[in-house]
Amino acid sequence: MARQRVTLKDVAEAAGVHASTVSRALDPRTRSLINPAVVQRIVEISEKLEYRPNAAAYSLRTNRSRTIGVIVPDIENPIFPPMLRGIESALLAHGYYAILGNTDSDEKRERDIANGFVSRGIDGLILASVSREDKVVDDTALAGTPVVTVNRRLDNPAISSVVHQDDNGVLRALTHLVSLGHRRIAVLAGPQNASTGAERHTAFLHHRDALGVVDDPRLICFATAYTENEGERCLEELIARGTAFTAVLCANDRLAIGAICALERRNLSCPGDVSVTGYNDMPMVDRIHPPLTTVRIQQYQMGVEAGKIILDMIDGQRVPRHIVLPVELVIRGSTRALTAAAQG
Amino acid sequence: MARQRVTLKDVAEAAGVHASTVSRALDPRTRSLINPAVVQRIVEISEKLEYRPNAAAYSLRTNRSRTIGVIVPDIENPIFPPMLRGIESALLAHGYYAILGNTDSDEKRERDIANGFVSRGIDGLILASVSREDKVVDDTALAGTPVVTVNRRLDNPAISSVVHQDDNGVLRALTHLVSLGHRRIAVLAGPQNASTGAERHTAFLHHRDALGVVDDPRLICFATAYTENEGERCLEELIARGTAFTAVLCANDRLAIGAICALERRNLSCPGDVSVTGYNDMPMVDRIHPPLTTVRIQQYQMGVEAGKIILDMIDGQRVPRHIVLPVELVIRGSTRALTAAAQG
DNA sequence: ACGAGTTAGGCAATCGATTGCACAACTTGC
DNA sequence: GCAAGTTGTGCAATCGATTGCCTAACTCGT
Repeated sequence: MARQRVTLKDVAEAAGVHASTVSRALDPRTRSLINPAVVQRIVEISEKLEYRPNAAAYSLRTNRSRTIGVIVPDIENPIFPPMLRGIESALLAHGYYAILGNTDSDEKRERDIANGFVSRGIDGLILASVSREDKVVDDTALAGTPVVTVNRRLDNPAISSVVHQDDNGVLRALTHLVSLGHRRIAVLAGPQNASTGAERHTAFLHHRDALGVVDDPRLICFATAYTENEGERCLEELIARGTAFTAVLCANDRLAIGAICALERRNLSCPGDVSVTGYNDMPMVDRIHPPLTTVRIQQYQMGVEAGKIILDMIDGQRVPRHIVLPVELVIRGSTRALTAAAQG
Repeated sequence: MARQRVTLKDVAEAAGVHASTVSRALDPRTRSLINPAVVQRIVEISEKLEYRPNAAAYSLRTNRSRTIGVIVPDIENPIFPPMLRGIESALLAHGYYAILGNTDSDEKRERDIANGFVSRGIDGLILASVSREDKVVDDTALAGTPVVTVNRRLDNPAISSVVHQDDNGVLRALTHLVSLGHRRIAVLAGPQNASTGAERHTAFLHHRDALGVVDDPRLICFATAYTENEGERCLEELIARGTAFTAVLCANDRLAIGAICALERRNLSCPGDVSVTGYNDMPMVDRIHPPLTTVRIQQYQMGVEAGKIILDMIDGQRVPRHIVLPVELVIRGSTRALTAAAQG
């Protein structure tokens, strides 16, 4: 069956030294304490024996697990896999690994998973898509575990975060629609308990007047979740309100996809009758029909930055850091210049 | 900073008993050894103190980490997230967690990651998308770690696997195309060093004649990877060969998406000029243009089964198990009955 | 009322790596 | 040629939970 694993002591005996000497020889930080010739011999023997340090013993003694917990609402949401790759690439270089948990946006599940992670001694926690207030995060951070939120941020500035320039993204999308002649622009706003939902909505209100966009509260509909279904529901509601609009600015791509579906069901064409913009530029939205005009965020880079922050915090850096990445507008087929016909 | 973590001994002192008693009281398997009244007191105190067992100590002593390694080529490939959710759901019920690694289909990276996982004492390894022969897997299994492959399988039957009825899936897709009048059907075969690629190709050869499909080797093109780019390249190659075809059977959805792109670039319409079928029914292919006709596999269930097998193996079950899940044909817009015009 | 059997719970070793301390063997300065 | 450093390595405690073994106390049957 499972052959005995090679331990420090095995290597020590083979090298004719004490286990502590092997430990020091193998650790770059303490290697200088040992005679270089001995170090070399130990390294060779440990390689020949295929010695692999026992992570549990290391972890028990040092109280470090070299493991980072990553909590997302749902890894099936396409914006998370690239982020995860980014996190992984930052961690792997330092010998850290990620364990993953999905919450389905359920606060109890979030708490359970976070507790499970803490119990197994994670060295840090990366949370995607928290709400603006999150007791679990605060508690974990208070308990001394480094925490960073990614994609969204907490209202509490003591918790590090990596987010994007939401204001600028909305400005760009809106400017684009206006330049195409749209003035009656509906908004599918995101959940306001998420920082992205709140900040994108605020940005819209902030830029609307300067750009000459019609100010009509009936053109704004709040989604309760970032899902295709909510996108459909909100668009139906907008239509039911009976206020005309020629474009819809959506707080994320999934809402936009739902909106386009709802339009189709009403036999309204996008972009023929209504232009639609998304947000995130998640994978595949360039291949849907019509290809989605959207604001591109840096999903991979977001993960990389989060990983770096966590590693720095583990390294003792306790000043919270907030990174804001730039965005970019990607113009595709779901937006079109307003024609006289559609204006009717 | 980080407050002292509560240990077994803390609970023991608070309860006025020995640590070993607490340990037994808290473990359902040994709980019966302890007086029920004492158990109850210990449970209450441990909850009040928010005692969380130290996973490293448990792991060091018992040689079990309650951690499963999951290795995928690339989590950004949309078929994996649902699978991961399936795995997670099977594991979480038993207190196990998953750590994730991406190989980018690089054998060296696969080896490094597997080694890293083994070093941190994973109790089992789930591998998606191995090649038909994989030394890393064999070595890990030999070393006594439970291993199961998912989505694909090894030629070596000693390694448990969870796959789908590839033969049946190809038969259904092919029957569908034939029923629409197609006879000159091109094939974008997958990499033959992957079991899926080999089995789907074999299935095509096997059913071709009985269904009256034209037998012409120039209609078969082998992709070297399951990517959109390879799909495009293969379709270009098929066209360059100058052999007419009215439909393309693709070994997976990504190849199909690439094929459709290449057709569009040639000003050929799908399904107007050429029908295309995919395989996997990965997320979003119902929303691309045209919506893809494809063979649906059970991505989530595949993960659940793999998780169950691993847990059983950890539990001592050492007989390899091979699960083959049924598939289903999903007919959408990318396939259409052959018209006289297109036959020219 | 006494010995056998049962029950409840304490003792202490153990898992494997790290690290403060001790100390032997050399250098070096004067 | 001897005190004062320096270097290189060993010793042993430690992290926290588990578990084989042991023993005290209690239950019974006769």
